[in-house]
Amino acid sequence: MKVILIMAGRPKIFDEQSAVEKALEVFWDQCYHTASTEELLKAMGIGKGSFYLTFKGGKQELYQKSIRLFFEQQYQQMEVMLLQAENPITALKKLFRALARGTAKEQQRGCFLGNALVQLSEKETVVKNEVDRLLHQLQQLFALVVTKGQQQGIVNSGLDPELIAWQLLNLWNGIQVTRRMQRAPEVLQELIETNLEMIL
Amino acid sequence: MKVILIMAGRPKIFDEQSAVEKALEVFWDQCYHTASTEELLKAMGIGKGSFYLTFKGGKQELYQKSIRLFFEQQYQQMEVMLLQAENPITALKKLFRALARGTAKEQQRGCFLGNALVQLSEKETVVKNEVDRLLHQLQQLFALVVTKGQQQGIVNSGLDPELIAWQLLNLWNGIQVTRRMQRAPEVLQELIETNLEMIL
DNA sequence: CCTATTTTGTACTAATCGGTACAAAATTAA
DNA sequence: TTAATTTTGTACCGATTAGTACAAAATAGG
Repeated sequence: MKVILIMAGRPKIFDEQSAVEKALEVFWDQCYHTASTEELLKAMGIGKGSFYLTFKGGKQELYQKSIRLFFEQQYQQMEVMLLQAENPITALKKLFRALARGTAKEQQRGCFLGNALVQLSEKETVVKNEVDRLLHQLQQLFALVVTKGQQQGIVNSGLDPELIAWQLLNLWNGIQVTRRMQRAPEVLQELIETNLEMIL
Repeated sequence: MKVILIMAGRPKIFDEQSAVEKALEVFWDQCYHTASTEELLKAMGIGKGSFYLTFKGGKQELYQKSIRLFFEQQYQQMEVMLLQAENPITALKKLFRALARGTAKEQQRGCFLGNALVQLSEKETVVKNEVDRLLHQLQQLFALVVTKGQQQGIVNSGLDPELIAWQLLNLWNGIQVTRRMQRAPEVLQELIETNLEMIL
């Protein structure tokens, strides 16, 4: 059943989700504090009137929504990739190996969620707590994948899946920082490879 | 030979280094962009006149100097601790284990150098490059310690010391992010312990 | 065409930003 | 005491910040 809502009033010139997607890019390239509303509005292609009507919470609401959108999209994609693969461990390794092959820009902007954890101050504790929750959800996904892998007998390590998942998340967080150091990509590759070898 | 410099003029009411130390705390609790000059000056206990006379480069110069000071002090301390220990590997492990036992505040503020890598934007590329260099120096210290350990036959892993050092630096960077997630300290402890076991 | 409703664009605001100008204060040397 | 020198504190600056107020515009329904 499709619901069509017809309302009087001047029509919106923008779609909320795609506006958030545009803002997300700005927040990611810069960070929450340095991204000015002016830049955000320009990227979204809307004026202040429209913005504050839609996002009554202002910049912070926009940021929170960009975080949620990012996670929904990214997590869903990962979940499909990891859980539908015939070999979940190979898929997991592929995910980490990709971290060494990003463009210079990608290397510099790191992980959107990890950034929030490091860049937000006490004023944004609410958002920070949500990011914490989301990253924990990612850790749980890793744990599930490892459990599946162990059941299939394709995991070398016999450690607790929960612990292995924390190691993976920590490896993830570390690489997102370390790869900001401009080094030959081989260093990063070797680093990731030996870590995966040890952990899984 | 002690050199005493006598100069005419109103005497300074503050010591530059201790002023930088105070500013460093503010930069660490907040971050470069959110720490306002007003707060910094208040923490340093000096006025604008004195500040801009001493730090002609303004806020950025102060930040850069706080980074250098931090590294000098921290690195020197680490170097002594690691290279003068009878068992350098044990000393190294001690360093990492301490990361799980910090106060809530320490957990939240992470590593001053790692923060810079994640928090600075393109405008501060110069500072970022210096931070990169300093962290690389830390990696080199780790490599030296590992080499010593291997010569003493107290390192399980036979991997290249350079690579092991990168793994240690990456573990360091990861923990500084992961520990911002509010979790039971046992998770962090276990994470660190098994990682050290695997790497060294 | 008229009214109700919603969105849009712009003008505006109060606060804060990093930084400068400069006179007064505090010292040394003559 | 006076001159030279340096530091200090304060008043001020233009720019930028996030956010508000509000009239004009654009729609639907009657």
